[in-house]
Amino acid sequence: MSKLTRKEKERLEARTEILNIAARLFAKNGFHKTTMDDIAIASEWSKGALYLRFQTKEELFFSIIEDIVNDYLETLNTSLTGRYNLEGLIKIIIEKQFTFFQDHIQFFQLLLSEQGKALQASGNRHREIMMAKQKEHFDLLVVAFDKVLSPDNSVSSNTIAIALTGAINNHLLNWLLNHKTVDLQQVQQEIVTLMLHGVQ
Amino acid sequence: MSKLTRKEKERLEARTEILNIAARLFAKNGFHKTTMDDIAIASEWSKGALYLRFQTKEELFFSIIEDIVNDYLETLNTSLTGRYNLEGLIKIIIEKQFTFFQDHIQFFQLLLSEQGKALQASGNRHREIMMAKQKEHFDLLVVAFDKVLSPDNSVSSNTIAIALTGAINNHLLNWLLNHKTVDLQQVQQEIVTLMLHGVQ
Amino acid sequence: MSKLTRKEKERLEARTEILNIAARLFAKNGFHKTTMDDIAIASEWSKGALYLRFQTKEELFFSIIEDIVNDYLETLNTSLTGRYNLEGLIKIIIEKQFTFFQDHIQFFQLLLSEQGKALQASGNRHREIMMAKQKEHFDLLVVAFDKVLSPDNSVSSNTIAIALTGAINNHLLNWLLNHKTVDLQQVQQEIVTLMLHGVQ
Amino acid sequence: MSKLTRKEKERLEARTEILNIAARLFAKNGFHKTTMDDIAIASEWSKGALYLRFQTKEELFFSIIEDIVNDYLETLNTSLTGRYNLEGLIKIIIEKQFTFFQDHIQFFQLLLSEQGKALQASGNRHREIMMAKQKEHFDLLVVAFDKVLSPDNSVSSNTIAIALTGAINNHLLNWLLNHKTVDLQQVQQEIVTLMLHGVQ
DNA sequence: AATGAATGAGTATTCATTCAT
DNA sequence: CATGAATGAATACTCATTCAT
Repeated sequence: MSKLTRKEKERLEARTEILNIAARLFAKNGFHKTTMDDIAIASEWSKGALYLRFQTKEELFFSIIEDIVNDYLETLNTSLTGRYNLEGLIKIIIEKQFTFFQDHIQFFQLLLSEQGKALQASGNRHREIMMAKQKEHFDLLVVAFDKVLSPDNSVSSNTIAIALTGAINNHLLNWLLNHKTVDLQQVQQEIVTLMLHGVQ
Repeated sequence: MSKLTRKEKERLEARTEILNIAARLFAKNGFHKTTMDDIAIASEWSKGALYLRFQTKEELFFSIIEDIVNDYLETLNTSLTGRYNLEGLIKIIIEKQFTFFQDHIQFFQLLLSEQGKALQASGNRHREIMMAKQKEHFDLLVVAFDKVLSPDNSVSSNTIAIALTGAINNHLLNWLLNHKTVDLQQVQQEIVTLMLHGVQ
Repeated sequence: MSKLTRKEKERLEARTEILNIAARLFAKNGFHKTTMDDIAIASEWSKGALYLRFQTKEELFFSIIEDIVNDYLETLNTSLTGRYNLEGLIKIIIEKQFTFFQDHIQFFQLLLSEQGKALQASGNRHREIMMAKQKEHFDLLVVAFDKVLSPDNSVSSNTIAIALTGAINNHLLNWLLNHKTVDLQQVQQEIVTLMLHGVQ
Repeated sequence: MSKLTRKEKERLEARTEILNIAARLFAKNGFHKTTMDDIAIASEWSKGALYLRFQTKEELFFSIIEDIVNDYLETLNTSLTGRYNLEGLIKIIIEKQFTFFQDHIQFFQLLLSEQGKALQASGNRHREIMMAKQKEHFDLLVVAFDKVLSPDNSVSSNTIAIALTGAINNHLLNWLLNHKTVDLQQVQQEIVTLMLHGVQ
């Protein structure tokens, strides 16, 4: 059923391979300290080959983020298709976000390092795309919460979605900064409790 | 009672002035696109004068963050000294964080743009300092929550502190990205409700 | 009578087509800003096909000039074969140069843009060729003038040839630079008068 | 009477020195084959120092041409101020152009190598400047010829000016291409005769 | 013959940092 | 202390040329 010729497959593989290697370098050293030469050497492609696939260094960078974000949104969307009660929904959201980012820690770091940039430089195509993705993300969550909450719930689905993802992200960031010495399983459970019943 | 001579005062004023102007530039254009020339011209000091006060551009940058974080921690510490019940505590934390960052949006942006960097390059003095400050921040909150929660509360003070600050930050980030079109007053109230009683 | 096979004809046509298209690009954008990719795309041949016909970009470039110069010399030679008196000779030279370059403005521009290069880099095959062509050009004119001037004319045929072509070229250049707003017919007549009788 | 401080003098000297050395390199190797590194090394200034004085390589290049053209126009203007009859005028123009370019052969080569560029890329500031200078040049000559010719002369001063400078330039170019083996003194005399009385 | 993906040497420009004045 | 001219390492990007298919 594959519609990809051998050449197209190879091209896609090369692209993916480059993005993976570049992602590792960007995550490790940051955008500016990672040079196109670094990426070329690490990926064992020539610089010319990189520019054949990505017009600029920035485009290469955002391609990484875009790919992984798309991947995440797809996974999340699939998960949220099932039927949940409130507790189940919160649990699945937390679990998805935790497992996904454990699997893609370097992308998480990239994402964080770019959130600041999103606030700068308007009129930027990349900024627009990232904001659209962000909106898509919240929309998925809002729709899901709307299904399990009464319309006159005292806290809006939107507020819940933003607060929940913020709480999760902060925990993950904290976990990373503390060299992963925290028990994530327990943290997950506590966040569920917190979101369901509040602090007490 | 002042222990500062006139000279020392002038020195401090110059330093503060430079940091304020540099902060504006960094927040607007990012770390790399802001040059020492830009800062020199905007501050009306020579580049030499900048290097007299800050060894490197990076140090200047982190001086900004450090100053403002210290300022925030001091304010927060003072506020948390009062006596609160649980609701009062949550309210005051949210309020402090909201008002502080509304007053210092540019620092908030700087902070975000640098959170990613903190994850990189270990062995970095700046990274260590920032992490220490982060810890200090959470400690303040944890101590405060410990005072108002029973020791066997189902959610630990630490988890609450991290979740709360994450939720707040995400709301503020969202507010910035949406060009400040959200009613922050209402958001504050909703977060309080959410933290106190959970989503429902 | 044609000695060209179909294949050879096709080969020649392709070559001519490429040279024409490349000439347009070179004239419009200059040697360096015109890339082999540009030429490949515009000519609808692959880059490989270009390199099959021309060893280097420079050779392609000089092939254009050489072709057109050969063409010009042939035309001029044919014209000068006829019998003229002095006035007729001057008129025909001016007319040929004018009409030829009106028909091939882009080549004229190329020629100019390369005259400087001819002064550089000795030991260059292209330079040698161009100088040989230049000499051939002057020789044609000198021979023609020698036929209509007495051997002890106060101005040598060589001097006349150089001065005349220089005067014509400068007028044409001026005409181009002034966006063709000058009446070339009248200029032609004035040059004839000038050459025949001097300024007054 | 000098209004230049020592610093200003040094700055001007450095600029002139750089332009002289760069001119030699550009004339020898052409615009593209001359790198900023070459100029930096030859001039014994750092690349940064070059960019302190000239915003781009192109600006450096045109500064050379502009300087020398200005110099020439000034010299010519001064010379044409005197009183001449027709023969004297033609002689002085030829002589000025000959001696000037013998003194500045490298600039002459530069000029030639750039005449082609002037035909390309409109909207270019440098192009505009060069065309203005060209016009200034012809205006000087036209005014001078108008003074010594009757208003109803059969050949216009403008045509004469263009033809004369073209003839001279072509002779100089020819002289350069023939490795200076021609007797310029005699050529000068012949051009005078040609312009005064025509070919015979 | 024809293709066009891959190569990698080559270069203009920037900017943090220094230091003579 | 203050200045800002000078430095030169660092880097994104281009494009003529090659060669496996």
